[in-house]
Amino acid sequence: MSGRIRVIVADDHAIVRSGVKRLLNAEANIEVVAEASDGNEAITKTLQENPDIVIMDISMPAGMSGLEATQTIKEAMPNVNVLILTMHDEPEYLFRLLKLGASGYILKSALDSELIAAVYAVSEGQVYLYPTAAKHLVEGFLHPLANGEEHEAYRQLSEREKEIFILIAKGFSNKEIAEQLFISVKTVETHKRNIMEKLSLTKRHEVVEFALSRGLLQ
Amino acid sequence: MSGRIRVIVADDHAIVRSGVKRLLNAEANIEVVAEASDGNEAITKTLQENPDIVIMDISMPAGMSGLEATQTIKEAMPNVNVLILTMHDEPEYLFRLLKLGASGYILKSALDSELIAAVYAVSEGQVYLYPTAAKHLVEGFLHPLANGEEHEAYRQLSEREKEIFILIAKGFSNKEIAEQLFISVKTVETHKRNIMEKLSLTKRHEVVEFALSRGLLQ
DNA sequence: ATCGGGTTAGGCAATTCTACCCATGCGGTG
DNA sequence: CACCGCATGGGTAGAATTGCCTAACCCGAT
Repeated sequence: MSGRIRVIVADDHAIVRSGVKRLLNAEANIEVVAEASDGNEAITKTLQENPDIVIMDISMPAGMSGLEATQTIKEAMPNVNVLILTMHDEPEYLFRLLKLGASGYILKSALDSELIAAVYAVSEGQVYLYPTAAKHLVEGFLHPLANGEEHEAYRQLSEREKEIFILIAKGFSNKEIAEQLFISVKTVETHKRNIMEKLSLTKRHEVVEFALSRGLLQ
Repeated sequence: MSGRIRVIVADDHAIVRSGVKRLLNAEANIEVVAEASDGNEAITKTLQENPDIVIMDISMPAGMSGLEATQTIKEAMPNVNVLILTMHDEPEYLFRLLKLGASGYILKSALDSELIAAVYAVSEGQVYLYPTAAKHLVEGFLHPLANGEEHEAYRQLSEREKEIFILIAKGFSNKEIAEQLFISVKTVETHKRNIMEKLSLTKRHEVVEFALSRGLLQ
């Protein structure tokens, strides 16, 4: 082992950030070399510092999200390992992040020792997943059809369809959507039909559920 | 000043918990004497330790929420000061918690120094609010009608109405709700009308928004 | 015992949504 | 070019929702 593991912490919550920093700096072999409060900053700092690991929160309201930041970092610097530290126990996020090249996925409800274990594992090029994530992954492996279709279906929507999908889930009526988008109610109906078919949904409450489970509302 | 400020940290995220603990223990005059991962544990530990301050997260999924825990603690031990540390910048939470007797309200996105300042302020019986909270409070003071009515309105709903309200927000149709609750569609319509009137809502999307902003869905 | 709130339910007319069908124009691809 | 996906819109018929009114029953409080 050549020196300490150099880590960047990216999280929009300053207190979480400094808590993680303190925790990791208490480890002799780990050093937090920078912090970032949003996705853009995470990328900048990563390019500057060339760390071993970036610990990344998914939901960072200001600017770029953790998802996009992870993608950019892995494209620009594939040797930097990204460890996701989040509140969200959503299979959707998990799958997307693993595809983007994240090396670990751990919840904020994990123990200190688990976070440290995750950092060591990821720094060695291993993958660290918390138990529920591992379970999701196994299920995704066992039911590739269901997962592949269900979780990726949303991306098959066109931009306009996504826009209308969100408005439907938020409870706007066809008429209200038509007025907002300056199009005919008939057009909204057509889009709605196409959306429902693409996502294999039939009821409005399924739309809400779908959006809710993916954090698409707010 | 007689000795150090004794603090209990209640948060369902272990990493946040231990981060705050480390941060506060680094202060010579502050001592974290216990941790809790849900509302019930917060109450038990508070009764055991009789701390000066309980730092409380609002949303703790397992068991009792921070709201109920705050209420119980302030009823049983009014001399214990509760400092709310949360992600939610919602006036609704702020007002309710202040009414329940919380002494401070600070966001997880605050700086370490702000959290420490808050702990000192609250330990002296002062009130510490982050800037946005202070703004909400001033607005609430300036517009007592709007705030008092709007933010407390949900509690005026009967149990049955709350039940139906949630189902509406989740996107179920009147017919679906009627079938689920084994009542007539007409009854659902009546409840819906009463709910909308009580909450001063007219459109379905306002219902969704209302429920969403209060974390009533899931 | 009267009053009010909560839950239940119906009637009727107007509006909206759904479920089918269809068509046009545009841009990219085989 | 022919085809396909996308965004736009229309017609029609029937289902569902909304708005407004009424009303029964129960239960707890004044």
